[in-house]
Amino acid sequence: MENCNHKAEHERAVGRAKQSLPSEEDIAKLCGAFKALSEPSRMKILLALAQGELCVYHIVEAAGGTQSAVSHQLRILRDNRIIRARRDGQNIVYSLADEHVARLIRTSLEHLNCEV
Amino acid sequence: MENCNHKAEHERAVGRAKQSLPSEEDIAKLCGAFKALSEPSRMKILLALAQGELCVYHIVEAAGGTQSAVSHQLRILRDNRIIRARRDGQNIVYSLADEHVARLIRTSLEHLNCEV
DNA sequence: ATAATATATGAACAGTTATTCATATATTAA
DNA sequence: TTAATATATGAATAACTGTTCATATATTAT
Repeated sequence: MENCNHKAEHERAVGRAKQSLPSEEDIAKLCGAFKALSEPSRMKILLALAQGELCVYHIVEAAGGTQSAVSHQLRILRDNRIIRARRDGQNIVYSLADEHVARLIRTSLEHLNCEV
Repeated sequence: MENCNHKAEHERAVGRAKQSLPSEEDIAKLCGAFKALSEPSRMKILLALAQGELCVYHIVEAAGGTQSAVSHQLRILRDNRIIRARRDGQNIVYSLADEHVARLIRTSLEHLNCEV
């Protein structure tokens, strides 16, 4: 398992990779953000919020699922700072956390359309 | 569950959301790509490949884990078109599928550094 | 053809996670 | 204060996923 035709070249890349490898903690954070975007039930919520802020009732209407399931997923998205919440009377109004998230979703959708 | 202070405004957003919602299939594809990036073992492989193409032996060296585990994850990344493989003699040489993936990883790392 | 090396894969197991159900909390109305 | 509404949450379950172990496939050398 140690003879490959590109040994020297690959070993240089391995060296660079080992040097530049982020900490386990940073990798976990990075992956956590992507994990938040990796479940259809959450993605539907985000796609809905990409159209404007919504209270839970309307998120359920737009994205489907039960109130409880949606609420659990909202919690995960909130914990990962993908969305923010603000209370408005009896309602909690949710929105995308920042323009970066909105852009990421849009960009990914475009990318999807190109390579189907 | 039907009186919210922003009813009209939210219902317009719900309308837009329902209209623009991609098909279940497209959502699954989109989420599949993010899921591929959501596991530390896979992310380490991608971070290694961001330094240059590598054969499996060197991926194991750079990213850690057993040969079998790495090979299983390579399969997942390949199925999701995040990486490409080419045979070179006894070796299979892997690389990031396109510049878009490389940029996504780099951008995310920078974003991570900013908001820690 | 046989042996050796590199990589891939199926099955089993363990850990994780999304959903459901029941219930709790918080706000507003009466 | 009590009732009603909106949202959140703990526990249980079912489905999913990553790793390991054993083994298979493919290429090269002898």
